[in-house]
Amino acid sequence: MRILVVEDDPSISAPLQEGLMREGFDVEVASTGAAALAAAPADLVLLDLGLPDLGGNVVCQRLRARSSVPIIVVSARGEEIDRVMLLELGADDYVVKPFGFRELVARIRAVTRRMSGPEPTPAAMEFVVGPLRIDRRTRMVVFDGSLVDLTPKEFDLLVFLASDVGGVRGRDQLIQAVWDENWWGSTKTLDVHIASLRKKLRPELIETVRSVGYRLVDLTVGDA
Amino acid sequence: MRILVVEDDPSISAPLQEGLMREGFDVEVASTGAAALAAAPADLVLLDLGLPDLGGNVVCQRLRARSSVPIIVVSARGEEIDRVMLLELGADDYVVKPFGFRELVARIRAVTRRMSGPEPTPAAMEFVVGPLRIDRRTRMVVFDGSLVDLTPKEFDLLVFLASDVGGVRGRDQLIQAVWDENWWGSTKTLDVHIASLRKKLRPELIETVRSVGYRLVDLTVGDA
DNA sequence: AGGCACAGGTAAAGGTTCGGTAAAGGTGAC
DNA sequence: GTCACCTTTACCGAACCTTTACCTGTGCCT
Repeated sequence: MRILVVEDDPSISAPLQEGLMREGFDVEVASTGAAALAAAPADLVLLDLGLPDLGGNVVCQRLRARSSVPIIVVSARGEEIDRVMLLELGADDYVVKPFGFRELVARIRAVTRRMSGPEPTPAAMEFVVGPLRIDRRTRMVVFDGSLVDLTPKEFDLLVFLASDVGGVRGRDQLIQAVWDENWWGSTKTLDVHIASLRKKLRPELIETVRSVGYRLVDLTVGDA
Repeated sequence: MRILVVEDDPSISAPLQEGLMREGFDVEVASTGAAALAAAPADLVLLDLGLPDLGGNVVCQRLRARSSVPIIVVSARGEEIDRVMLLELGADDYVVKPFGFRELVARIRAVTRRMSGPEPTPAAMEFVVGPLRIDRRTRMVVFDGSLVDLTPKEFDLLVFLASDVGGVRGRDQLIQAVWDENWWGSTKTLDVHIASLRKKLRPELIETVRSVGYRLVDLTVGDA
């Protein structure tokens, strides 16, 4: 998820960038309207209306003219913005400076959710691998016909493994997928969680690929 | 437009049938509860609560359990009926014997209009999940046959949970759905409301999914 | 063969985080 | 003012995660 932050004041854009990155976004900063228009396409644009070169509203309209990226407009207190103006600009939402960071993140998520269509079931929600059924919607796992109670980490791990049955997922890959991106704990932790998964399901289900990672085995045929 | 008249007294059902047919309805008569439940599906049911075999209320609930036909309940003078009872039964309207024929027809038309017409929201106005019935129009909730008094926040929460039974709703998601989008209070508030919902309904109804959110459980089957 | 280093398995022991709950304070409606 | 509702706070217990320590198995080197 790439966010383009268009903001000329570094004292705002710098912490913003850092914070958003910590939230898991990929962030690029443009400090002028021209730079913004020249930047690589993003998944969402955060646009300050008060820019040094082009007016923010012009940038907004040009961006909108060539793509349908969600745009959140940032305005200084006092600059009035109403729903009509938002529409004219083609923006999707706005925040007023100074804004709380949590508010901003929530709006970003709200907008992107609104964009990506009606929520609940995109169908790739359920994996079935032999006697194993994983439902991402309900976060429930059934193995051999009985419900298995997994902790969050276990569940996430399993889902990631199940997303490529038979394929090997590297240890680093697993850690990146399940843990916070900048988590530097002992790599042992992974083993422990794999162990408890094996215990709760069946040891053979998760195969170790030495010095690489793990693989989820398809035990469809009852060859035990 | 087929109407099923459930009435054991022929001196009432006969003229009723004739009159309704003259009004352009297709009418079928059932004189017992069992017959009513066995009858072909209708577009509207006119149900006398005083039946020889099953109690009218049982018939009503069973009908409702398997379809969303509009139901108009007929009660003898003296049997008290109020809006709460209507809801508990799952009925849409009622008339008291002896009723004027013109009044009855008017109510039939009113109910069917309400059902099919461009009333506020098309479907999902009412959720039924096992012993739980949620009516968004009246904002009333019936659980196990009795009316439950919920505060606004509790109701909204429940509705959002009920909109995806079995699915997990994230804490953020719940907060966004129920609270104003720029409300940034302690996330604890959510727990408190969940707690009071659990207390008013049944603790098992709302399940915690640790570090993710909550889930509304379908306790249709009495599997203890 | 024996020794060694490395990768992973496993159990148990902290430590932390998360959610439950009661109670108190705040706020708006009537 | 009173009442219902919402929000916050504080504290608790349990679930969960992480680390530690020790062990096994494998492959490589001498």
